[in-house]
Amino acid sequence: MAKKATAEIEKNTSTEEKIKEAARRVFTQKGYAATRTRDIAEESGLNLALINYYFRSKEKLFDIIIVEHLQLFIHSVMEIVNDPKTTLQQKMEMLISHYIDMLIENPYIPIFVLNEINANPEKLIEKLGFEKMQRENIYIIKQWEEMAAAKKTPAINPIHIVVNVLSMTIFPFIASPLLRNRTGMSLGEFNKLMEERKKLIPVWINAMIKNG
Amino acid sequence: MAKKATAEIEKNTSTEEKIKEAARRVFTQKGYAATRTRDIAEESGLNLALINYYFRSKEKLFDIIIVEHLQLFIHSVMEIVNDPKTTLQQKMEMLISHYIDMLIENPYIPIFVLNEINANPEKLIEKLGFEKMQRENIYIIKQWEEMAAAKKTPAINPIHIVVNVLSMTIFPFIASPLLRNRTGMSLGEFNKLMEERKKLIPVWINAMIKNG
DNA sequence: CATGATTTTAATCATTTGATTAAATAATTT
DNA sequence: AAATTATTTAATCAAATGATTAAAATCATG
Repeated sequence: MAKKATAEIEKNTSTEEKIKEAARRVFTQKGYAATRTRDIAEESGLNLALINYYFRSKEKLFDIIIVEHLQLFIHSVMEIVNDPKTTLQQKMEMLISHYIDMLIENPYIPIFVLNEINANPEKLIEKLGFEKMQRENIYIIKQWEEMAAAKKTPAINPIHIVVNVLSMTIFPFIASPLLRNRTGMSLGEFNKLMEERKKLIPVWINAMIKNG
Repeated sequence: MAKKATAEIEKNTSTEEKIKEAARRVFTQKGYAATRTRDIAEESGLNLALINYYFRSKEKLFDIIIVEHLQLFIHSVMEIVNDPKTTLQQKMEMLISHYIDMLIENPYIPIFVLNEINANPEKLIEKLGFEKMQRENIYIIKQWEEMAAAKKTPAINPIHIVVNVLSMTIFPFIASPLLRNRTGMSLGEFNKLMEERKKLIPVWINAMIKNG
């Protein structure tokens, strides 16, 4: 099945990769259930049977796409979070900025992921390999605990802070179609607004911690 | 088609209503595309053909469900927003509290609505009857403009504030399955956390406005 | 370039799924 | 109670859809 004869010089131009790219687009935009294998064939401009030739089934293709795409992102987030050279404040700033960059590039990802998790919680969470994120291995948690020991952490339940950072960073992208429809904003204006938030969200979070 | 012969004493016990309730549960949990008419039949314990007998088609049933459910909610929100007797601050507090109450009751609604809007932006937005929310008719906008005239509004683009309120209120429910899985929180603990946020979010928003 | 392996295509299969139908049952009216 | 109307059921249809197959086309290798 799809053995590469010579060296894999063909990178993203191979049939296999074309299918994956088309699948990524269609799956993330329409969700697993609403996606027809024929949609993917059409989107890639390739023959329907090739999907099953290269990836056994719709579900197997889905698994590969979603896991590849997300683990890449998770990995890059973990790098930020586990960097011993940065402070908590810097980590938060980098994470928000990194998230927003990624979301401007891939605005469908959050609604897609959260929707699929919602439809089938156990399955996708397991596939995403979150188990790898062990508490012990996450530097940011050590930092937080050190601050807690030094009584420098705020009175709020830290889970609220994490939720607020993620909410304010991710939610606008989920609500983007509705928001843009209501305000008449263009995609460009929306993205500009999101760029603004890279600086604003950390300021807001700090204001919360001080003032809340 | 489903004419009630005598007075409509049968309220939510009628076959029609049973189907609607089952459909509401299945549609909101799995989304339109992933829902089979047979799922609704099974969930309601009724014969498959009854769905088409009472509601012509899966799509017609969906339209009725979603529009009914959401317009009810939108209407109650508009009541808060258009109350001339409350200040902006009070409106925000009431809105957040009202939203969280609704979301604890119907946690699937946001992911469902946003997902369906994402899959088919024009269609659902139109069905929701958002056109009714004319700028001129919304009292809260007048209040905001009065404050702006009196230079009492903050320097931040007000859209950021609206986005932040909605983000911090709604997003936790969207991310609930993931969040609960990661933290090991029970549903009860999660809901308690959300109750806390009724008071916290307004405080945070005020801190942002002052300090941001 | 001839042979064998790999990839692609068109046609088709089997199942699922939304919808329909005709007959059976229940309710209402006369 | 007979007749009429409304509701429910089981069976079935037609289209959609995931998957397969056999043959054709392409490519690699001796």
